[in-house]
Amino acid sequence: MNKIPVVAVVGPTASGKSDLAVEICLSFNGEAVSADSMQIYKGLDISTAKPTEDEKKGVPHHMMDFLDNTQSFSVADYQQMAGECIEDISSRGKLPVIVGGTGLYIDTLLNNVRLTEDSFDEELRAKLIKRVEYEGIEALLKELHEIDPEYAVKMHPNNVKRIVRALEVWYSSGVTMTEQIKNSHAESPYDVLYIGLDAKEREYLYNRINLRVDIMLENGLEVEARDYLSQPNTATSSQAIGCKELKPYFDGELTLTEAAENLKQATRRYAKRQLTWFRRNKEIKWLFIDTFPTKNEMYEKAFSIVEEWERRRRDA
RNA sequence: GCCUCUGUAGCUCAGUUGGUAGAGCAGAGGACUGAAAAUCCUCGUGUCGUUGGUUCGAUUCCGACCGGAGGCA
Repeated sequence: MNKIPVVAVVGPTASGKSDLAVEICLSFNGEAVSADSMQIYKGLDISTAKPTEDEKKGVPHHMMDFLDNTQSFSVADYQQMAGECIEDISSRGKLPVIVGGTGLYIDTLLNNVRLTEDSFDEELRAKLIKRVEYEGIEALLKELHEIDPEYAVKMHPNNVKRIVRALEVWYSSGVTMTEQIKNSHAESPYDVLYIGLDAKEREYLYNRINLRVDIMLENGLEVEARDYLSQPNTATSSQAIGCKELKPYFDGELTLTEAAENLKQATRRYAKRQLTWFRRNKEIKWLFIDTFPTKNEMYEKAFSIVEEWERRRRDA
């Protein structure tokens, strides 16, 4: 079976992924497929740092800016839709370039993780969360020990989300989490070149993050956040970094400066978690953005990596 | 100039009745299989301002000096 060639540009927030992806698309006849759990939503343009039309330079961007705030979304939806995107792009003779920082989405898509069907039940999940309130998490953890001891021993009692999810999987599909993970490994239909962006000095990345938050504020983040918070949004998008950090300022509990500091910190911590996620993928070819004198030299290096990869594919 | 208080981890501060010290925050590392920008776990050695003295032993007591805050002139 001929695998579909795919380039994936990964890394922490504010590392310059979007720009690099656009440049790769321009040089290698590609189209961008976003792998970002928040950029899929309409609105939130500033807080999620969506590339502007100018920045896209005419390159088509998929999986971005199409979902309403009130709608939930999950990895499974992403895997399904993005998979179709890749197929479509590839069938038109173009190179799919995945770009984003949501590690779970990227791994699930590109490793072709097989998720158990019908293991998702929002109502059941809500009930389980209620039970946590009344019975305490210990009761649910004990229950999980009886159902799936192998998974349960790995659960810390504070890990409510995962304990609830493991029970949800079992009661909705009859499959334990351990079995689900065991059954999830399938051959990937993609041949992936991973390019990762990071900074040699963490401080350098953090400075970029801080600066970007300041720029977001100048560009009207406040208005966007106020507008977003005034709408009903019970879904995934309410988790986005940006609006929730400014809320205490709108409520008069913090000054704008204090809220902005919190927003910067939340973003820095998020970047750190992203790095933890990506670091375990040993296939990633890392580029350190603070070791290149100019952006163009970094792009050139990335291009040479892509060329080398294409050459090896052709020879194989 | 004099008096009082103060100097301990990157920051804010505890503490040691003399046996070289610990919290919060910041930060770092890790996990992650249908909420993932979410969620969860782990991690605290630092010339105890400098320098003399007392002492078996001083970050702790005493003196001087240096820095900071306040008060009186």
